[in-house]
Amino acid sequence: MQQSGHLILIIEDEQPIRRFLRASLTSEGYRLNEAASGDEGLRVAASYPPDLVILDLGLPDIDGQEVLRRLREWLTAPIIVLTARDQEQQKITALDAGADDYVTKPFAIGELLARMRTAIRHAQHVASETPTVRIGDLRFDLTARLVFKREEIVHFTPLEYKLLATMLKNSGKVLTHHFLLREVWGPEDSQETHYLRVFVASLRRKLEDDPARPRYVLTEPGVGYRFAAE
Amino acid sequence: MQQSGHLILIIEDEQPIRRFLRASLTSEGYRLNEAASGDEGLRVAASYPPDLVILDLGLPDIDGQEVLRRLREWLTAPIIVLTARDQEQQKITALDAGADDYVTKPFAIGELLARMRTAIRHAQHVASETPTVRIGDLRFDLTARLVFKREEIVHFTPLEYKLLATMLKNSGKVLTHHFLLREVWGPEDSQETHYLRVFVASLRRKLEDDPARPRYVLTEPGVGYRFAAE
DNA sequence: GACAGGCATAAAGATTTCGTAAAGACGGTC
DNA sequence: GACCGTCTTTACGAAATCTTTATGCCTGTC
Repeated sequence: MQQSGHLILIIEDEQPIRRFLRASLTSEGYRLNEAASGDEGLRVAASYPPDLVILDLGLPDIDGQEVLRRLREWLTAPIIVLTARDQEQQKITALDAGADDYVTKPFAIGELLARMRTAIRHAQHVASETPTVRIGDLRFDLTARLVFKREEIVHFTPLEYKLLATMLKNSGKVLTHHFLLREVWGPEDSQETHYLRVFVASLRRKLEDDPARPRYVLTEPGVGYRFAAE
Repeated sequence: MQQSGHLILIIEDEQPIRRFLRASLTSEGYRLNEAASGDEGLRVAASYPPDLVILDLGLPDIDGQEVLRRLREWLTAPIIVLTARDQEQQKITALDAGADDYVTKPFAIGELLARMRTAIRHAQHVASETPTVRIGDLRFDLTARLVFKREEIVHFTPLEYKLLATMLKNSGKVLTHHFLLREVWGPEDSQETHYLRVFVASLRRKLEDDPARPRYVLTEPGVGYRFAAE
């Protein structure tokens, strides 16, 4: 009655449950879309992107888990799955595949509504900011471990990324060869400065416009390297 | 009730514990963010960088240790991990991976609060500890090994910097040739006073407005040099 | 005013460090 | 077992730094 009119997609094959949810959610002020099968759910989600999905894992056509995976390929809205009480393993797999929360059938409508509110609130928060660090024309998404240059994704090997992350975490400071080697390669190889030289070279090849005249990965001759502060 | 309103992130899958922590911490005046899974924790941490993280190592989705590692790739705030009593090895691994402290479940809230206070106090201490020294229009950032003149970065070679740092550490005092040579070049070359002349010249060229009429690096004829006190 | 000693500065070797490409070794995958 | 991506190792030209040498300046003394 008071709600913001968020669009909820219900993917549920049992008609009684759908009817029950329809009554409860519309009276809370949500807008609704309903799908009676996984296939239909995917189509509807694509046509009318929902703010939240309620997905029953026990669907007749394709596996509920499969629907979940296919949704998560592009949908960032929260997904709450409904599971039968005796399907413990299912909900773990579902959370793994990107579900945000679960409710066990039979459920109290109050609990479901509460979880919906939390999920939507969270989604809005998380969506409001892309948690990224920007330096020049570079953008770092720390949680996803992605690096963009002029909004184009740049690929790094594990060690390259570790070195870059270490420099970024201490950006602005001069970092000695010894420190970087110890952080990235471990205490054993802290003398092998030639490792650094070849990896710094690859970082530059990928990050800099002119690797010979670096803007980000700067060398401090005789001491180490420094990542440009901003 | 008295607190500074530090933002705490709780990553904990068990709802009862979350509820318990929520009650205790908000009544202490902390602000809270909660995440019920590691994945969510990482997202929330990135969106709302916390002042402290409480991380349960026994999470359902990704391994708690993995969450810890991924957080530490970029987050500098203190992390306190919660471990089960019989998981001795876990907490050692966690501390190794960058956790700041641990609390064993079941825990007394008083102990947790005390450890939180310590961790936050320590973190602030370290953060505020940017030991920059200002002398005239110069600024020395010792941890970053950077020197600025009128907020413009000035580059020094290893020996130049070592000499400058030695003079700065003893600024105001008259330092003999012998002393400076021994500190910078070692006991072997403590007679080679011409080294000093050459390097003092480069320091002046980089630091002084008029190298012929130095303001910072002063000559004490027949004795040595002195770095201006302030 | 000539001279000596200490100092400042520039510039030419000598030495070390750095950047880069490319080859070899390694590990996982199909 | 061949392939791919990654890491390690090697080699060499380029760059930066350190050492050495040379020259000139300033000050004070005789």
